[in-house]
Amino acid sequence: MNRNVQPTIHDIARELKISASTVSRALNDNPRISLKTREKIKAVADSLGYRPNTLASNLRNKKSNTIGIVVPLINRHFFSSVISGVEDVAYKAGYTVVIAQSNDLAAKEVNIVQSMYSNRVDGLIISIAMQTEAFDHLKLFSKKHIPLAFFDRVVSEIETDKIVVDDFAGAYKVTQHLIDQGYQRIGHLAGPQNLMIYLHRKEGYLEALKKNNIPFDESLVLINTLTSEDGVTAAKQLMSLSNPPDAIFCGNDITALSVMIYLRDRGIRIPQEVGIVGFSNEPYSKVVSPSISTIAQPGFEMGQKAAELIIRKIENKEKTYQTIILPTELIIRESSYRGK
Amino acid sequence: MNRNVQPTIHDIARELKISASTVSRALNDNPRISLKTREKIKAVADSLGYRPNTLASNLRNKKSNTIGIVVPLINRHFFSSVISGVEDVAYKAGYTVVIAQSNDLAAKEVNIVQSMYSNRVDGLIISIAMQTEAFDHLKLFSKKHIPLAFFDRVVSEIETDKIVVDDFAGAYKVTQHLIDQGYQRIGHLAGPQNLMIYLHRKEGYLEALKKNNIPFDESLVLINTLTSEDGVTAAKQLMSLSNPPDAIFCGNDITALSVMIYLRDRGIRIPQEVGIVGFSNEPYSKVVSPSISTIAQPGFEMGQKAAELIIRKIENKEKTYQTIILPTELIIRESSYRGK
DNA sequence: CTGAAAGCGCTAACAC
DNA sequence: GTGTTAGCGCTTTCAG
Repeated sequence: MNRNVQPTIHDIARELKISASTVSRALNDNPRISLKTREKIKAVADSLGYRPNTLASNLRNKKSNTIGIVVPLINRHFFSSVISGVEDVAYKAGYTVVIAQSNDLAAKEVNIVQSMYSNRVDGLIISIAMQTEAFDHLKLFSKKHIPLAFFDRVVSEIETDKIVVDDFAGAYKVTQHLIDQGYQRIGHLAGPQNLMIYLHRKEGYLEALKKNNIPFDESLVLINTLTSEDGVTAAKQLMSLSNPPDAIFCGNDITALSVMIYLRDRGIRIPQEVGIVGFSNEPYSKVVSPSISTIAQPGFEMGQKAAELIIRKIENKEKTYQTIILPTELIIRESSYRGK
Repeated sequence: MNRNVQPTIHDIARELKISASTVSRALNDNPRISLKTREKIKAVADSLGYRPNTLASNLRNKKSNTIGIVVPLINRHFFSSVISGVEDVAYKAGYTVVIAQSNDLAAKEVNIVQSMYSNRVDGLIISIAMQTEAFDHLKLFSKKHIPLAFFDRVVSEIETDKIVVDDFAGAYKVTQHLIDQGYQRIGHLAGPQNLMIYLHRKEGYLEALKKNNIPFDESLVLINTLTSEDGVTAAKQLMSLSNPPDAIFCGNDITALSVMIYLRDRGIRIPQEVGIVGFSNEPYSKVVSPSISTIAQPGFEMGQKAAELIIRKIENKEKTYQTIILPTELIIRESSYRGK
């Protein structure tokens, strides 16, 4: 009844009265084994329902054929797109993808990364958690020369492959667009400034103001964690200023949406009275009313690039690190278009 | 320079002039080792930067501590929610989650599943691809007594754990709601009928019609693969009938959205002239205008339940299979509410 | 072209 | 409480 004992190469060998090494070679299509025996062996393997034990082969080869990917939240369009891109490339190259989410918790991230290390992933692709501020768990990988790639939320003090979008340019484009549309007092909801992406977005915003000779008003820039609730709180605060903004550049689409709904519910007309732009191009930004202008980030492509880079490193086809900056695209929709 | 040689228990043993088995035991907190030596060993392990090689331990223990999950598309809110739920429970129980997407391709699904088998996952959670019609790759798991759980798109001919929502009841609720709102000719966009979920949705729809003595008109039911494009094609076809429907129950939110946009662009008022309901409660259905009525499926909970069931099986705490039917919730929004 | 033997890193039965 | 030994299933050097 014990059908869950899985046949090994030895079972095949015994069946054919040959050695296990011959079986192993045959199964791996080693040309040193005659075609005839190869076929015979494969036939027996099939008939026994043999499936190679990757675990054993990995141990022996000191290679797991596995790539780890860690994201803050799987369940977010941008990140699941990246995962999808990684999976696409990795699968075609014969790698298994192990995913985990940090829930944006530094402690969980450390745990996950260590467990991936223990599982001997051949490479790790990661977008760090919001509050991660110590990087020993990641330095472990670079120290041991296990390929490591960052995407989106990168760590500047670790030298390795990085895939990011041009947040600075994206934010600049957003701000310039708002100015072109005639908005005068442009607010900004920024994310945690220890994360480069949010820092760069703020800098792009500031630079655009400067280039257009618009004085910077500190009270118009709010820094928070960019949740839906943060959006509402921020909107409240901004609109209660004695001199409220006439446009808000939100650090992501989540807050753009909650800000918009908050304003809409208070009878403030968008884009006539207040213009809104988000960041990330979440699927819903296109279909809400008014539709939200935003910056499109090529998530799937980022995942593909990250996987390509890391596989090249794993397979030793590449030594030098690179930072790939993918372009963003400003998508102008109703929430910021006044017809100019 | 060779810093990427990773220390093993033997290195620790040599350092302390003790045996590897003692080290192994100490690291696993075996009470047979005195607390003092345990601590000494752990200290040395730390100082050497030792990290256990899970691969080796897995091979030895014939257990990978890994759960595989296969979904049609990672990048879809419902599925990424389920993954998130699986990950949540699995992580807490000390399991690693390996994910893969079939892209709704039967061939890729077979590949993935076999590779997961080769990787000796301890259990597999899967929602099958749309066109999967042969199930040998899955029977392999049940034959070998490797825990297998289906969610959402289940295979009825394989007896194992299943987690589904009550599609029949959900569809019934939708249809009854439309009838209550005064709609008379209710159309239905159905998915492939080899998938139980779509079959049940259609049956729920038919049952509600019957209960309300509404004659079934075959021309109002269209079967396709429920993509965005399918929605448009179907809407075109339905509205060009000599006697077009005044409400459409769409098999998912994707088609509900594309149908709605198609009708809206043609000046057909929703919900006044035509009512629309979707299925799944994708995030955008709430924020689009008009907002789309739909059925909420508890994706995260399904993932949790699936993980719990499979872990109980893996750890032999449970022998019998069960089918868990989670309730759905009808969410009435603008697209089908005429104030009745 | 094929076989024998060693070993990847860890665990556990068995000894003392 | 600790050591010895064998072995998980596979690959690969070396020998012939």
